[in-house]
Amino acid sequence: MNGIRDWRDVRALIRQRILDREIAPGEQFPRDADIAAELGCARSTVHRAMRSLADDGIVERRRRGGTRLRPLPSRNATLHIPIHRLDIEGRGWRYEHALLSRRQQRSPREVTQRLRLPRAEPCLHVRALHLADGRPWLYENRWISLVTVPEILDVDLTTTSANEWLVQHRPYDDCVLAFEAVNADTETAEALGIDTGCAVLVTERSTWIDGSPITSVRTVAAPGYRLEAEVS
Amino acid sequence: MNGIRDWRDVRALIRQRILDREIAPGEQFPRDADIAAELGCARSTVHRAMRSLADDGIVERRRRGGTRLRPLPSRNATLHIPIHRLDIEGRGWRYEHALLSRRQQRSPREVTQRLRLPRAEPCLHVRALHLADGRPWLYENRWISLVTVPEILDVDLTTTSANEWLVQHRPYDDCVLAFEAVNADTETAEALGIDTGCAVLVTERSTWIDGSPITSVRTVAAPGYRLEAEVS
DNA sequence: TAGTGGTCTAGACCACTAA
DNA sequence: TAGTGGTCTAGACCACTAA
Repeated sequence: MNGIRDWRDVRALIRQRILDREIAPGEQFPRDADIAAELGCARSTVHRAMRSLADDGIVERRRRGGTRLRPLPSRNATLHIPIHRLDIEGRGWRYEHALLSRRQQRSPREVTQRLRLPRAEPCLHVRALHLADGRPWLYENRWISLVTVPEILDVDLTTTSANEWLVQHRPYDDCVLAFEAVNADTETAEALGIDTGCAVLVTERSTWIDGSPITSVRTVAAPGYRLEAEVS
Repeated sequence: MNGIRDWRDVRALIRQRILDREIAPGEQFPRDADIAAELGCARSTVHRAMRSLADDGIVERRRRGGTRLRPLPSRNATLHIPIHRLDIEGRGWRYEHALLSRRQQRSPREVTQRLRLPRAEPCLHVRALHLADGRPWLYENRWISLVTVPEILDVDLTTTSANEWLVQHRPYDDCVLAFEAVNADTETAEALGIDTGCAVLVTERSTWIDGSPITSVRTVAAPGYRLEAEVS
């Protein structure tokens, strides 16, 4: 017996062959069918293992072209995007949410662009703070489209965070997500209780449903925040 | 006919039912077998669609417990980790690499910890710069374990970047990856040709093979760098 | 302990694309 | 155009775990 019980075993075996340099970068693997015959399992089991390796960015598969080890592996990592409340509570801290401002306003140029709109649209502009054990954790600057989500005007944002309300009532089918490092401006520094110019991690997220914009939000994490990713 | 040709069609249909709020957050879906019967396809096709939704963090599946819509969707995003040279060339710029320093040195406390070592280990300490069209793009501060990778001493790091050599010659099976925003210190600012205190995005990555440390690297991107992620 | 989802198998047909 | 991988199907058995 070769001890293969599972597609995971097949994947582990192929990974081992890669680590042992039996396959050079850029080189082809045998056909799935041949590997299956060699290991004495079904082709679909090998296929399952190879697809997993392809998802991780380790091999490249092409119909007729076969499977090859990626010459320069550009591996993929997974980010788990948390709900801030659950993230904070998960670390054992008390979560609080504070509404700083709430105002109807047409989208400024930058937000109009982020939401891929041809022109400015009526929005609800919300600024809020998420706190962990009373300390500012995340400053949120959010624009919500009143064309797509007019009901947001009836929500009491002092008790429910806009984020959680949207997540539960407004599913999206398209999302753009980006991170960058920025020096805190006066407004942000004041909100987070830090010095102006302090380096902070900014997250920008915009979401759509059926092509209609839901919200564009820019969050600024308090200094020291680390974003961790998981690599296959 | 219901127009189902593919597991992707099944996934699209289930997604649509979620968007249409036919299933409330936290609520159960019918059993795979029942959905399959309803759609007139095999159970394995529904399984394939549901697994994809589970991978994206949209539904939760449990044996005997069935499939439910996640109450508070913590969705997953994918980061494609590039080779810096390919990233820069992909943007249409000329890539250059400059070795700033190269020195045998025992790992300092911080690196020892990052590499999960019980005590300091002999390392090769390398500082290098990746340039795009002659402009500093990424400053790299790397420690390579000489216990695991003694061959690195024979590599000419002025012509090959340590990153590319390692990627091609030293596969890893474990990787830790994190990002944070930091104010550039004098050394970093000088290397990147920016002002001290400027906010920069720092990436920390450490890799292992069979539990032995390969390398721990801290890269600092030039200001303006955006990290983009893909959401299902 | 009973009822889910997880996986495997063998065979079939198809879509894509290297040659 | 011929040879890969992609997908589907029906049936089987199993692992896990809610009840």
